[in-house]
Amino acid sequence: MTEEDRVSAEIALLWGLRDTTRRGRKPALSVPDIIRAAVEVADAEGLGAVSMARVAKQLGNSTMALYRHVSSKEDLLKLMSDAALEDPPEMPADIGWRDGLALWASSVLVALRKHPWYARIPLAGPPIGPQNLAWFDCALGALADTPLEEAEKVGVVMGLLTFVHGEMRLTVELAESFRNNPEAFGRAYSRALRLLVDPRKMPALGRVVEAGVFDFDTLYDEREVEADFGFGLNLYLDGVAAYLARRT
Amino acid sequence: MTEEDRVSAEIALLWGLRDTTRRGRKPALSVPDIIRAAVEVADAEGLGAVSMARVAKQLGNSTMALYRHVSSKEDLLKLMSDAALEDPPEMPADIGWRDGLALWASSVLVALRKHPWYARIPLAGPPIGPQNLAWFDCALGALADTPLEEAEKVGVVMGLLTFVHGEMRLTVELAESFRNNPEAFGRAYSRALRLLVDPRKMPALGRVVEAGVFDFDTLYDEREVEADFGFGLNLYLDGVAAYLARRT
DNA sequence: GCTAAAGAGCGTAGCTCATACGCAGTTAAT
DNA sequence: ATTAACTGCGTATGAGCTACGCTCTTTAGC
Repeated sequence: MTEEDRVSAEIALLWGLRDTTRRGRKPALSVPDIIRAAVEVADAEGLGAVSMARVAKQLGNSTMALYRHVSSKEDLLKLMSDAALEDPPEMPADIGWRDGLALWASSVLVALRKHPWYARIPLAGPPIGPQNLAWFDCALGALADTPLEEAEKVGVVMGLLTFVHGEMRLTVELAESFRNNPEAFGRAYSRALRLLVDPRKMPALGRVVEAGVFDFDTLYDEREVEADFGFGLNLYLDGVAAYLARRT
Repeated sequence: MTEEDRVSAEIALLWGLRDTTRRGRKPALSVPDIIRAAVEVADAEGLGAVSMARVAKQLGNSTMALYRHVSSKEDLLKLMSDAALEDPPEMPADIGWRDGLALWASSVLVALRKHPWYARIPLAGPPIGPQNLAWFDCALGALADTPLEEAEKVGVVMGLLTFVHGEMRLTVELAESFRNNPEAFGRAYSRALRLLVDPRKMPALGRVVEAGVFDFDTLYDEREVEADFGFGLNLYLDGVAAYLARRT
């Protein structure tokens, strides 16, 4: 607990480093309880359902009681965001950088499937929460056996992180809009494109439409989305491989 | 206007295809006016300041008048989202796929600098607005001279889009949190990491911290962020190059 | 033991927001 | 002239965040 003075209150909260004096009423609520309740609500009813009142109800407490432990809703979201990541995957000892990074990326998406609201919580700064750092370490670990400088490893992981964040956004938001409005992904989509895309103004897109690339009963297919992700991810990893080859 | 029946009301709104009867009071407000006002507010005061009341005030009208033209705030956000993209870059005729895609990606970020709130508006489906399609066409056009199938071009562009969306998220959200709380990006960050990262539990991250990778006065630097983006982007484009080479 | 400081739970109330509903005024088709 | 269609907007409802302050509990310090 001596460490608490040395880091900001926010970080102390993330790491559970509150220095507890013995005075005062025994707390009936704890920060981990609150986080757990908020995560339950978000999992069951979506991030939109997470209100201070709803989380308090989940705990059987009053709304305002939460504010003794969390300074604002924004603060609670930060805590949820770190908790949502759960634990990074175990890396097999001899997996190699490429399979390691691929495993890492797909593990992020697996974690996301349990807590899709993770992708909607705004980033609040560089990674500092315990789970965030554990995942960061895990990705860096995959590059441990490469001859890259430490800063280069960070660069490679940041690029992967960027890619994965983009994938999270597309996955989560398209999945949600598919649930709300599946017609937008069906035949009506390619029909609309054929009507709206003027091949003189948008020749390249016109050719794609004409070639029937969008002529499916639904463009949104869990498997399809994952395959597309794998395609893009492999292109990135090919790039990393080329960089490594150039570097040695 | 005959096309209006063939596409959904939402799409008609995006493309300005409302069929106007001549009856009734002359509208004092138009959808483009409303979008323009909303964009002004978002540019000046952030997306958080965009409320129906605030946009109406910008136009000198009452709040509820807006609802004659847009069906909900969500609807207005969709319209803003398409408008924010403005026009895609002019592609020099002989630019080549690689420089073309790089130009495209950096143009997205230039557009984003004018309207950073773009990255916060949830995706509402596959691209269908006029500006969205124009940008889509532009990226596909960069691949026109490659021997790829149309579907493969879409895959490459989707991968790039994923990467760029990730970059948008990181750029915008980190920039915002830097404004709110610059200390989180300064020396305090590496100090916190040195305290919190146990090298036994997180060996790879421990080495990175130890190597001083985070020892800068500020980790958030416009130039630095852009350089990192360029690094990741180049890795992806190297991957595309390898794919093309394999393919021919 | 007594006292008071520190801490915890929570009721009230104020503020901002989205938006349903309905009225009143306006214009053009008939 | 009549009326259907359409616009602007005032009112009101309900949800949400959270400042403030009261009350009760626990224990440190004497």
